[in-house]
Amino acid sequence: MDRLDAIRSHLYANGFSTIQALADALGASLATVRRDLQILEQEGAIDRVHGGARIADGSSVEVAFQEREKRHLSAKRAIATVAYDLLHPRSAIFLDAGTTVLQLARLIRINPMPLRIFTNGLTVAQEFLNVPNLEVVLLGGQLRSENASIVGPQAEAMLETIWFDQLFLGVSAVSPDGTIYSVDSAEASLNRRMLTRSANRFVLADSSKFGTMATYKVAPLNAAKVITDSGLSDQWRGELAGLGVDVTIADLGTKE
Amino acid sequence: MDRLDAIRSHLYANGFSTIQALADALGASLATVRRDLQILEQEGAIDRVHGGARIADGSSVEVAFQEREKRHLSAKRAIATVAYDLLHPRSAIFLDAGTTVLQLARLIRINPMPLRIFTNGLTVAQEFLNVPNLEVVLLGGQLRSENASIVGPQAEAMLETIWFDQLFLGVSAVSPDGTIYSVDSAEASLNRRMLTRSANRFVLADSSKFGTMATYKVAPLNAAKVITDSGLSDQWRGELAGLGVDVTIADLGTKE
DNA sequence: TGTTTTATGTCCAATATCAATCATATATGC
DNA sequence: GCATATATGATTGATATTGGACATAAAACA
Repeated sequence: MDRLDAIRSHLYANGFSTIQALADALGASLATVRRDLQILEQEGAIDRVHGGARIADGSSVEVAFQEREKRHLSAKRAIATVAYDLLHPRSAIFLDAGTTVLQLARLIRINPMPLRIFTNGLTVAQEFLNVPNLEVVLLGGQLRSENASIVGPQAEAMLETIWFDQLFLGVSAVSPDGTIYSVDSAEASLNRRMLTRSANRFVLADSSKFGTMATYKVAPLNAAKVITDSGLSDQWRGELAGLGVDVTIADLGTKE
Repeated sequence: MDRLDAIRSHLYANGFSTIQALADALGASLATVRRDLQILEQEGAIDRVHGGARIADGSSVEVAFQEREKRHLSAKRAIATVAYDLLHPRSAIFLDAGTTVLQLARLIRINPMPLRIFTNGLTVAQEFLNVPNLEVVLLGGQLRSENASIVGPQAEAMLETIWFDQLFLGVSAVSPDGTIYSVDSAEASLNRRMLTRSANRFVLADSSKFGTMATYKVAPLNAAKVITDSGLSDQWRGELAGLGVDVTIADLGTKE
């Protein structure tokens, strides 16, 4: 393994390292490490910062997913906060693999309560590592890279053996006629199955999702209660009321 | 959410951030961010470096696991390289959740070939996100925080429906009488099940594991072929020969 | 309301890092 | 084997970051 690979590997394993630490680990001088980092930076493999370097976004975890996670972040956090208040200790809940649901997972992590959590999201599961009083069960099946989720027939079969109190489902799009859509066929199928296995169903969707389309139909919106943010247009509020959908609006506040 | 939580959350989501970026994101001055980072550093939640801060080891992924990953790293890499050469394209393999096997996963990621990969390791699965020509299936079941693995009856049931060409098993310890031991009961049980579902079985164990004990018995060592490093003592080489175990020694070379 | 306490922002000297230059060691080509 | 090319390490002035001192604003308290 040449030195460039060693640096790549080191940064990949640690996420970040100081130049000094790299120099020590490789037995090379600071100047040499700096030069190597320049090369890796040009390749786009790493990002340099004063004093060190970090693995570039997309080398460790999926780019698009991380970007999506940041989009409408304050809305997602507001929605997650509302959802968090719906939880009660010792219940069994299912967390979908979406970015909004990930914010809810993060809230649970920071402010834990005893729960049995089921999920098909690797990122969600990862969030709960070493959090006390949680029993976490991950669905088994095919790994879908786009959002680090588990899908496929094995996951669906495993779902059939589980029943939970609350489902928190993130969605790709809500069509103008009030139907939930997904970008992936396997994911849509699994989502449909989730909706049949829960006593209480919540769709977490920031207001930007309303009126957009994706490829695969999941279910009509009134199959679940909806939690969204205050950016929702009056028109949509009226429409949802007409559809008989139970909507909770999370207040965005003024600043993040 | 107060500013400290916002910083924690920001760093948790991004792994690393410059002080300037934090100040911009929070609408606070550099001095304020610095002071907050001091507090978080004292809490042990973050590590500071020149120009920024990163989430502390253990806040994002498990501490002990990361430490274990670094121990005997060069031996693990050498072993992984030998194992990699055993792979053939389009075959179905199972990768255990151990740290040595993780190095093999990393090799596959860096130098990909078409494979169907089964695993019970979240870290292993994560490694394969967005790697082309891989079909990755994760076992479902309970999340075990210590090494981010999936265990339990659901995982064992799912194993029964799968058959693979090669199994690569990492081990906690190999007792003086040549028995594989594990630190966890559920993990030991799952490992035993793995051994019955594969045509070819390989135990990946660096030489430091030999002659140590753990709590739960997995299987006799001759249930699999062994790949270890050149640090193995002559005494052990003799003993393994006596047990009829097929051993491959990975050369450590001179330097990492 | 006035006082005290706490939190935040600005300024600046001390310190650390950076990138360019030069010297040296190693590898390559003839 | 010698000359050239390349890679690495040390040095140094320029630049960026740091933490403390001080000033100001906001909050808590009497």
